[in-house]
Amino acid sequence: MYENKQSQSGVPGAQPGDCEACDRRVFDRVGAITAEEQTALLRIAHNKRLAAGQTYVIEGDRARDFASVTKGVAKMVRCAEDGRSQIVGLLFPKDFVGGPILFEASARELYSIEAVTELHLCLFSRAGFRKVLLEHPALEHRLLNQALDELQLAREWMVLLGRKTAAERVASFLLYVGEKMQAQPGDCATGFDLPVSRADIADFVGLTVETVSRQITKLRKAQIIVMDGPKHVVSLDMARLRLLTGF
Amino acid sequence: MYENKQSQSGVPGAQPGDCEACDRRVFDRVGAITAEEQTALLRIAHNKRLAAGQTYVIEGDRARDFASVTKGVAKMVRCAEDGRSQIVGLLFPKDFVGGPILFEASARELYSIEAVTELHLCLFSRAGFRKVLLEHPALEHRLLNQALDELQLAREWMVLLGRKTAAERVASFLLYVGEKMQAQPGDCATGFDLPVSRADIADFVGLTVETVSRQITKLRKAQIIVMDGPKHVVSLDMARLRLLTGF
DNA sequence: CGACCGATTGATGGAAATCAACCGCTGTGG
DNA sequence: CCACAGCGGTTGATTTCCATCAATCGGTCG
Repeated sequence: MYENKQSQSGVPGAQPGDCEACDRRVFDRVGAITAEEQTALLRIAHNKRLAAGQTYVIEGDRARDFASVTKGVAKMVRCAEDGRSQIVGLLFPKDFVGGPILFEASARELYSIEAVTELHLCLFSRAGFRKVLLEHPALEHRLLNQALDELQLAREWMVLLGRKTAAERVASFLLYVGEKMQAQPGDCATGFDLPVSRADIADFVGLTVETVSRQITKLRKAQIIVMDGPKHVVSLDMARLRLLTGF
Repeated sequence: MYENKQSQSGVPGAQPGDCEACDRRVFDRVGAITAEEQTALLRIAHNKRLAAGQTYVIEGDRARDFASVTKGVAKMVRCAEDGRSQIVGLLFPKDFVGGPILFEASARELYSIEAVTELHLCLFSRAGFRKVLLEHPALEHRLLNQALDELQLAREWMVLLGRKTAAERVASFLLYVGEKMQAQPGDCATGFDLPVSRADIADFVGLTVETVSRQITKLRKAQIIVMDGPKHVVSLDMARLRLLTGF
């Protein structure tokens, strides 16, 4: 559970073959980046792959590497002993992993991180990444911008979890994932696969599997979403969904 | 409601008399700062004061100055037309105001900000602050650290709002405020005043006034907190409260 | 084929919301 | 000076939305 030998291909040093596309993604997220900064980061990058369902870190563990998602989707979860659990964020390609503990010397992980689909990560040792940051202060500006984006999302989700009804929560979730999942944002989404299970949706929007299922059924019957199997969304009427998100 | 003439004393340029203590606070928050950075910031600082209950910005408005709280407590609120509202954060002295929109050109405020107690702010024009940031990149590092702290708090609150029971929410809130309100953190808090009303507590922890009131009564009867009037906490048994916070 | 897992649907229960009354305090004006 | 309106807080009665419990369905894999 803790460590996975199986599908891990992390080796010291960057692997140009693997990294060619990967790093470009990291840098996209970081922002337009100079060639100099790029090579500085490349020099300390490692790769890691996890199969769907595998755990990357467990809350309470000593903090691991700083990382960036290059492919797939991961979830950040806080679990209680009694079975309750809450997802505090989904991680998509280009997202950073481990931001909140980047600068703390002896930090512990605050949340478990699990691969939801097959997951590719680009790892940087925390010390190494901090060193590159010192030499390239412009990088920090881009980190700040991402942190501010995540803060904004977390606060929107506080509104959802604190005040929205079950119907509003599911509508909001579908809009959120719909926009993340498609290349070009349009008013009526093209088809896509839900990356997560009903249980994960429930843990993200603070409901139970059963209520999530019932709400999705309602949306299907109202023709606001069209689905082909429990995970594949054929189309999604964003305009009508937006009316249902509450506030 | 929108703009307040009354207790506002903002004038162009820094006011050394007023700022002496104020700026030190801002800089504490930002981190140990060089004399050079200090004067750079001082040069663009303004002051503003609001009485309890007054509104500083309204969600949807064109984004205002970047600011820092120097005295008092403010709340960030999202309101729905139907009366529902959710507080997404309390702002205490040394906290920054307007982080999420610092870098966006034509940004709109995402939340209303209202003074909960008498409130003193130290304002920086967004353009001016950005310019100082460019000249003093170390400042950005400190901004990043605060953003990461706020992100951590927001995610903890997602867990609270998504999964905790009413009792756990109120216990968590009291611990949070208790630690913010006292000078030196101890295991059994010294007395302090709750800065916010029951309605504000309810909007922060996603409950109603009535349930908040009932939970506080329960804690009083169990002797876990001792109160003298609805706002003044005489003592607060942090150890026992922590057992009630859930996770 | 049958076990298993995720998803759906139905029946029931419970925690918190809602509705309602009341208390104590403050400020105000007759 | 007191009456009373207004407001924040507390307490009680009732309702409701969602959780819980339970059964079934469909797909996948050994």
